[in-house]
Amino acid sequence: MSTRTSLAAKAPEERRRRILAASVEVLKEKGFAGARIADIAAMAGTSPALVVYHFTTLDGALAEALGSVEDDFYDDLSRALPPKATAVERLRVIGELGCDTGPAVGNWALWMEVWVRALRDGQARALRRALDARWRHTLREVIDAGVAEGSFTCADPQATAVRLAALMDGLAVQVALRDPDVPESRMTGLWLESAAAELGLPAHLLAKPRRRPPAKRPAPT
Amino acid sequence: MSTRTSLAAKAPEERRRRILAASVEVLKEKGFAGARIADIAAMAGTSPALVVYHFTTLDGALAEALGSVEDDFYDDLSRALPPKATAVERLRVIGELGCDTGPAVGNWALWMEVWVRALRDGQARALRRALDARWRHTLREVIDAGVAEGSFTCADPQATAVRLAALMDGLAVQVALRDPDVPESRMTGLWLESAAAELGLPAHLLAKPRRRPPAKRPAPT
DNA sequence: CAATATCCTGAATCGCCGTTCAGGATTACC
DNA sequence: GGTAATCCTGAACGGCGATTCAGGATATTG
Repeated sequence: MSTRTSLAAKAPEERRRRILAASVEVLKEKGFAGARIADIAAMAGTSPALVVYHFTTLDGALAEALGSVEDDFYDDLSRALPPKATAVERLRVIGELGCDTGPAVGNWALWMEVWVRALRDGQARALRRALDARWRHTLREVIDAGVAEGSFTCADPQATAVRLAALMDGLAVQVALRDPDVPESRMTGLWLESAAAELGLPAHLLAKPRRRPPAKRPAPT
Repeated sequence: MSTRTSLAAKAPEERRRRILAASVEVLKEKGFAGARIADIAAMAGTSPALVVYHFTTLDGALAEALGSVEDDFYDDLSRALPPKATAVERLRVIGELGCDTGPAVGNWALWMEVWVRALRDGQARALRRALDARWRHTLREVIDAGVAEGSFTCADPQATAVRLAALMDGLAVQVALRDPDVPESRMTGLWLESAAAELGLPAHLLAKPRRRPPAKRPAPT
C-alpha cells in the first residue's frame, strides 16, 4: 500500500516477470550453453536464489523463457497476417515476417539453438516440430489460397511449402552468421524471388512493395 | 620391436590418432556442449590425462577433431566431383554429396553445431565461412559452366548459388531433426527440383539417376 | 495486533569436470 | 647398457556454478 518499497516494485509477480524477461534476454545473448543463473539474477537485479525460488531450476527458467518467446512469435504471426488480404499480399507478409522486417526480429539465433538442442533433447524437438509445422501450415494455406484464387501456379504445393520454409531457415542461418554474401537486407528479396519462381509469379509482383515514405521511425544513429 | 605390447598398439602416434578419432566420434555423438574428456578417453581406451597430454586441452582436441572432419569433407568434395563431366552431371553429384547420399553422411548435425558456435566464437565463424564459401563457389562454378555450355538458363547466377546453398542448409536441418515432412530420402529430390527450376531445366533431367547397383562398400556394422 | 504464509537473501554445500603433478614405463640414442 | 627424452597414468587439486538452507523481511488474514 505504501510507496515505501522501492526495490520490490509491485508484487512478487512483477519480480517473477522481470526474472522471466531477464531469462529471455540472457538466453538470446549467451545461448543455452552460456546462460548462468547468476547472469539472469544480475540482469533482473535480484539474487540467484530467487531465480531458483521461482523456477526451481536453471533449465526450468530457460524452458519457460523459450516458451514465452514462442508465444510471442505466434502472436506476431497471427497479428501480422491480414486474413482477408490477397494471397500475394499475405505471401509478402510471410516473407517479411519470416525474414527480418517484422517485429519478431533476432529470434533466429535462438531457433538455431533450439535446433541443436533438438538433436538430443526430446522437449526441444517437440517445440521445434510444433513451431515448424505451424509455420509450414501457414505457408501452405497461403499457397493453396493463391492457387484457388488463380494467382499462383503450383504443381506440388506441399513440396513447395517445404522448400520455401527450408529456404527461409537456410537464409536465416547465413544472416544470423552475418555472411557477407547474404546481408540482412537481401534476405527478404532472395526469398521472395524464389517464392515467385515456385509459384509461377512474375517476379516483380513480389518485389519490394511500393516503398512506404520512410517517415515512420526517427533517424537511427 | 617386440610384439610384447598389446595395448600400446604401435607407436605413440597411433595412440594420438585413436584419440583424435575418438574426439570426432564423441563430438558427433554429444556435441560441443556434451563432450567430456572422460568420454574421449574411454572411447579411445586410455586415460583422460593422455588426451590432455596430446592436445593440451579439451577445446584443443575438439578443434582438431573439427578440423579433421573439415579436411575429410574437402577430400570427399574434390574426389566426388568429376572435373570433366557435364554441368548437369556435376550438379547432380553436388546434390547427392551435399544431401545425404554421398560418403560425407551425418555431418550435418555437426555443421549445425558449428553454426551455433559461430554465433559467439570467432574461430568457428571463420571455419564456417571458409567451408561455406568453398561450397558456394563450387556450386557457382557448376552453374557458370552450365550456362556457358548452354544447358542452364540463369538470370542471376550468384543469387541462385546463394539460394541453392541456403536451401540445402535448410533442408539439412529438417533431415537432421528427423522431420516427418522431410524424410532423408526426399531431400535430394527436393533440392534437385529446386535446382532444376532455378536453372531452367526440365525437371526430369535431374530426377533420380539410373540407380547404381548398391555394391560399392562392404556392409558396415 | 498476532499468527501465518509468502517472499527473498547471503552464505554454505556439493558434484562435476578440466587440468596438474609426481613418478613409473618405454623408447631412442650414444 | 646407460642415460635422456618421450609417453603414459592414477591420484590429487581447484574452480565454477547449480542448488540448498536457515533465517530475516513482508504481506495476508482473521
